[in-house]
Amino acid sequence: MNNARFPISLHILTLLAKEDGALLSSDYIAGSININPVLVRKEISNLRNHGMVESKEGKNGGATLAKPAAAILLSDVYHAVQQTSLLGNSRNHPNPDCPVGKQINQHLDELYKDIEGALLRKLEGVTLADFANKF
Amino acid sequence: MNNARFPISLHILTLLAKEDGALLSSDYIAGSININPVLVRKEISNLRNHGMVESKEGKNGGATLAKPAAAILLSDVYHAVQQTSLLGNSRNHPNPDCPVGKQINQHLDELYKDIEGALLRKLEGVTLADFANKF
DNA sequence: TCATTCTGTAATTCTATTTATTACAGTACA
DNA sequence: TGTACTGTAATAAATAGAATTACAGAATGA
Repeated sequence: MNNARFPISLHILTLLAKEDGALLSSDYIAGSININPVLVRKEISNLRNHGMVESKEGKNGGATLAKPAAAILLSDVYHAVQQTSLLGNSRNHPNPDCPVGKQINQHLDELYKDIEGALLRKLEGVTLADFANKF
Repeated sequence: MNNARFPISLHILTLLAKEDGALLSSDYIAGSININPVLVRKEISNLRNHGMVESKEGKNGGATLAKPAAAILLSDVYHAVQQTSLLGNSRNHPNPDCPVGKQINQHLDELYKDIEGALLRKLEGVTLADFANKF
């Protein structure tokens, strides 16, 4: 994964976990991560769609956790931001006339599913509360 | 990971494993993957630096495995191409005046090391021969 | 009521990264 | 000695990521 969505989402969630209950504005959060507030609002929108965050519009609005930090697994965060396959895919279609080219994507997918499973088992073992308590 | 270096390298190695001993040209390999031959030569150069491939210049030249496919682990391939951290890092420095911002990278690194370990244990369990035998 | 301060989201621009292409020197072979 | 390769640098094109601008709409409270 080359983009920063996982660390950004985890950073947001960690801030929310530390400020238990208080509403944090996208400007404040963006200042901690040092990115643009619009990106923060986009990620919050995504986390909200995945049930981890709720937010309030208008003056004094902001975001807060939608459930206890102990009930959010890092695997939930992974699923919320994951878009590309773990170890990458060629964007061109391999040659269907080549015995290897014809089947490589299928075998890569199986391999990826396998190693992603191992990764997920690790992430399932850590809650947001565990992570936030390190700070 | 967003670039295609892992699947490209694995595709190259699989072709070489299937053609046990024969020299394959970068043009032939590029035709199977459907990418530019110069990219293939670059990846082969990298795999050669990591002791997995050897190649011969000049007419009728090409590449071949430097050791038996059973002696190449997929974790070797991962190490050879891995450049960015598994789940990404924000490229901006987080705010050092924020308690979370100040420590987030350190804690992310620990987490990444942990899950990368799980991933590597999976990849260590598969040899190139195992993978190529599926075709 | 209405100015203020937020969110939500779309559209655009800017920048970085990735891939493709061009070019060519050097090597091996027949 | 021409041909068919590799190796590598340089550049260009394409794609993806992030920042910015813009603005409608919601909640607040003076």
